[in-house]
Amino acid sequence: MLLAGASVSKLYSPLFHSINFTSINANVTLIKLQDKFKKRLQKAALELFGVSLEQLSAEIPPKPELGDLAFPVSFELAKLIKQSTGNKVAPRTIAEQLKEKLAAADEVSRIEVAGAGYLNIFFDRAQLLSAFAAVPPPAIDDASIDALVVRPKQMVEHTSINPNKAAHIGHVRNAVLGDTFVRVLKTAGNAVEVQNYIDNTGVQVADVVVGFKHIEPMTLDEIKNLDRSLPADRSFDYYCWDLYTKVGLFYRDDDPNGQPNPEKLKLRTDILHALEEGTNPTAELADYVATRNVECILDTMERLGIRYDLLARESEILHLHFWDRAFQLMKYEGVIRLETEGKSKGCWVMPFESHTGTDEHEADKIIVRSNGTVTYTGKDIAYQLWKLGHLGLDFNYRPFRKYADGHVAWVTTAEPNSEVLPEVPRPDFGGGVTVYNVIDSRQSYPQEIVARGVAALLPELGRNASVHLAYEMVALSPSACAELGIELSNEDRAKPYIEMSGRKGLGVKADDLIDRLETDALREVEARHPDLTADEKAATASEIAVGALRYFLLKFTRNSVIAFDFKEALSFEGETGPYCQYAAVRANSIFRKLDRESLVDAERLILRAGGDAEIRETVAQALSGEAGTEIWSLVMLAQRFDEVVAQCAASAEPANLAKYAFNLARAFNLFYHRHRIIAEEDLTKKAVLIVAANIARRQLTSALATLGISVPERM
RNA sequence: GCACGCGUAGCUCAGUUGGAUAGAGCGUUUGACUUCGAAUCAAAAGGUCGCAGGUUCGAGCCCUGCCGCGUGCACCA
Repeated sequence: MLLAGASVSKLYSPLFHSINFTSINANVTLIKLQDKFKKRLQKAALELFGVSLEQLSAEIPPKPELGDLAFPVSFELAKLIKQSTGNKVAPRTIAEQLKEKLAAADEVSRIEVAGAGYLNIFFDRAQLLSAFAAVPPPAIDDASIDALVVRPKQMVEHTSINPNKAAHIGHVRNAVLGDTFVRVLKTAGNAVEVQNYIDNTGVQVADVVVGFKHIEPMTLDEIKNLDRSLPADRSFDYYCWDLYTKVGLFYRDDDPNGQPNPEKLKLRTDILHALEEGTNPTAELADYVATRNVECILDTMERLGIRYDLLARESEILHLHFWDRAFQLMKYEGVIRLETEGKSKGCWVMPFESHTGTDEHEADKIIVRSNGTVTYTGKDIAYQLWKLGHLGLDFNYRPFRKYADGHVAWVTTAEPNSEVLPEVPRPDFGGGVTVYNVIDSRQSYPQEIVARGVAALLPELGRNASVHLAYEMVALSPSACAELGIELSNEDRAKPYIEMSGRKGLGVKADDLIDRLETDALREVEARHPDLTADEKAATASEIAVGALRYFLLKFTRNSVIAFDFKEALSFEGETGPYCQYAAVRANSIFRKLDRESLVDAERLILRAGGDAEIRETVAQALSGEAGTEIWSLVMLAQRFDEVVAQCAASAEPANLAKYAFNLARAFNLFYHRHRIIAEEDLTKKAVLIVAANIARRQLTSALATLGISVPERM
């Protein structure tokens, strides 16, 4: 439901897409135009000054009166000319010469030299509006595109929550960031595989098993009965959340500040060994607990429109001997070495020369312990090798969950031939050309080791095949702690924010927050639209809640710590998701009320402006002056969507897109206030307004869809 | 100690890879609903871009040194 193509194409009336009224290429985009001018400038620079420009930056002028596109190229050229000839030439003079040399393109009305030497380009507004109006909406259809070409696969791992408790907002930041990046990559035309790593045999699951076996204590059947008896709003993951906190206290003999009791810690170690071993009653119990938590977490994520292609489990990495293979490869390639003396005697280590060793901190990273067991980093290298398609082993797979639209999330299994969903063919998993791991920045160091280890094994792929998509944590603001009834120590009170802790049960659970958002949204919807049915109200409230939460988590750049505050997160006003949705809803309401004849007339008129000089002149008139410039700048901003997506994909920073969507919504709201579209009597101006509004809502809807935010019918 | 990140308006944050007069939201003050929907819009006030040097036509952005804050640096995962 959140894929851009489906919702956009329904909204946008495809009246004349098959007819070309325009004299210029209907597929014109701002990116293409920009490239065209870069090439011309490079050619001109070579002809005039004998200078070849490698990199040429274009920019959007600060004000629309200064043009639509600017090149500060003359400053750079002045320097280069001085270097090669020794002559000092004023940037303005250079700009004037370049201007003369640039043959005006069809899409351009004029070129000006401004300031100290900027080359400012003014587009032919009527011509381009006509071209933009003719551009069909991007039809993103995974199936049809996949059938046509085999594209290199981008791989994104995100969420990866330890399956021993409910998700909190820190986990949601990871999932929303990852999911949005996946949407960005897809919108940019990439094939993407989404993985969620399930550490079902780790310490955290072992801890909850300790709780079930030694605190409760319960058998597997009793746990199943308990699970069935739990209410929907206090489900199994919530129960485990509380139990996990109890286990932490249990280890310390119920004294939060006490030392762990070694005998009780041994219970954990024993269970951990049983889990790694597999095929025993404890492992079976743990599997139930982990699987149920995964199901609950997937339910939570689906409320936010987040889905997966594959759940890769640690149990299979162990049982299918991924590590053994990786170990062989690393020894063979000499990436690790066996230490024969010193502190790490008997361990296999990876040399890490950038860190100089001190007494306290070892320079080299231990991959295999002296007792022969592998560290987490070692297992991660094996998994990363598989992701890149270079391990030489594969998982077995079975379907885990079938979503309402038929999409299937698969899970790894040790059992061969487990595929029991013949109507859904299994995709080929793994073999990504680039692997993005969405993991918080506290794990930068181990992630660096994994990436280097893999790069050392696979020099042909290199360091850039593994990308750590790092982000800062979500912490609790002091006021959020107060609202949650958390008592703070004096030490914590002095801090600007408090780190969340699953172990201490310190955090805002994702479902609780979504519930609150939905309740607040529902109250507003009921006040504004009492005529809607209960189902419609609930669905709208849900869309608003998702918009608010996703936008809140995306508006911050990745390396900014979010000090979570209820007031900000629950806001529907200002720079928020609902603000953006509201702008799109208003835009849609115009087209709902607009009679079809007006729409058809408007599109026909604007499309004909491309070829008919007389019509073009009247359209140009409507787009001139202060009011016209304001309309035009809305169109220009809307048309930058592709460029923003491309930049977002390259920088792996979804916050750019969030800011863009907000700015576009803001520009539209301004436009909306300034112009009465339906009541406009000047038919040319009305046509311009209709087409501009249509372009703006089309692009805003696409931008929001890429953020995973849908546009309600009403709100 | 070492590595990485951060420091921009009262608060929370952007800043298009070095470009034109540093921008948003919240909060404060003031104004706008008989209208395609006010979850909106307009206006005002608010800045030594942590400090000091340097690089150049140009620095919030790059370099060096300080100051302050955060996070890592396990034979844990």
